Amino acid sequence: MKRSKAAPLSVGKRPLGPRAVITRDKLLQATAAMLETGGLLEFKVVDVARAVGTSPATFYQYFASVEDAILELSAIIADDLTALLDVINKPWRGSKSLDNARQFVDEYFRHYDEHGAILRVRNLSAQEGDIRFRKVRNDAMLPFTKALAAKIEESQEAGRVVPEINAFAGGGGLMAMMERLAAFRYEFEARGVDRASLVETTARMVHQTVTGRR
Amino acid sequence: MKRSKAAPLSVGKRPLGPRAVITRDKLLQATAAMLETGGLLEFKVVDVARAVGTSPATFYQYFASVEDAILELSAIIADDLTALLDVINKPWRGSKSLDNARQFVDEYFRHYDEHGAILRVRNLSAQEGDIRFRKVRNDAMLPFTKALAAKIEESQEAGRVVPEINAFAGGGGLMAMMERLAAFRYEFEARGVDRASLVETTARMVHQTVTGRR
DNA sequence: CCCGAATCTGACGAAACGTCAAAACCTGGA
DNA sequence: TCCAGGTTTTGACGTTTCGTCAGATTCGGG
Repeated sequence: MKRSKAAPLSVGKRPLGPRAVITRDKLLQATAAMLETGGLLEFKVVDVARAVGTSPATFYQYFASVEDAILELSAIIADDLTALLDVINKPWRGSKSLDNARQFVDEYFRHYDEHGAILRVRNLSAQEGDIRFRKVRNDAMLPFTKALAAKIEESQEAGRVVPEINAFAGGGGLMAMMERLAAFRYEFEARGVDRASLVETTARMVHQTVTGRR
Repeated sequence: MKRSKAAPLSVGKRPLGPRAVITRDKLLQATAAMLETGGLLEFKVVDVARAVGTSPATFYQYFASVEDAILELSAIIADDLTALLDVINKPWRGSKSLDNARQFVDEYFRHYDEHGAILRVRNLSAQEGDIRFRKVRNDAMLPFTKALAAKIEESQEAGRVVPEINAFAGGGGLMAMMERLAAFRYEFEARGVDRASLVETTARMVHQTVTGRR
């Protein structure tokens, strides 16, 4: 059981003044940094406050809970990915299609490198059933899943992919694979599979599933 | 910074007596149950103690920290999966190979359904860099990754899979995909993709990647 | 330089952590 | 049956973090 109400954002609904915006932003940044450094279980709002040179009370001034702050960070970083949708939506024809897949995977890996700590917490919370995190994750992932599914359907209509595959599940599976490989990239590197090789392999699996071609 | 030393398991190294073993086990069970119910962030050892009808001090008698308890749970549930290795190591020939893939995926999904809460924490901690969790995860996953990789290599030698694919990365990618799809199964069901359909699609993607055949 | 609004924080009660010495509990032998 | 010795549990405690609130501080416009 946890006390929790909406962050006041000052009294009533008054929008934040400039000073407040800066403080709030610093707190968000520090929260992200803190997550990168230590794990979720070691996370202390006292530390975040200290890092910003402010007091815990200030943190709670702007966020009702740690989760809320991370939720907001999750929403923010989602923007970092939207440009990538164009890559999928290009036509995947001929020899260009493999390049598309490569670019797609490569960009996604970069995204994860940059925001892994937040994405991990987002995904954990989503899996644990927190509806707000599920929504923010879906908002980020669904467009990709759908775009890939649409491509898969095209290939099915052209007879290159068997109809037993559910296009939506296929798209989701590819996203799943990428997300996970990005997350465990270091395990692979420890075993001699470097980034380029991982990207190439992943890209080919995506390409194969999407186009039905080798 | 966190105080943390090995759980005493009573004084010195004396093995636990029968009563202690039971208590310890109850605590582990309750920990697992607690993780299923609420999220990691809501986890309180007080609750676990209460559930077992004992006191927090007793918990710390047997586990140096919550992580330690979850780590042990992670190691325990790994056994639940070992039988599945046989399925991969069977020959994947002809029409049987798709059945193998189906069985493999189906079993893995079951495993996740049963132990999802623990696996989530294990994976988060592993990704956050905790070396003990990385090890326990690797011990569980690596045999599968390697077995799949070996199959992929066979297919490469037979010329059915392109050599640009790194077999190990391919195996890891497949494991990644399964793990993730299992984790987000409910998102798919909410969108009309039922379990059977998800299994079928996943199995076909595995099959395709492993054998190079449709 | 003063005032009111905006922002911040000291101080606090509640809750959880993690430790330890002592209490409670066995069990087997007299 | 009772006792001794080891085993297991826990009450009680100092510490840390949480989350709140009233009041202090800061700031910009007049």
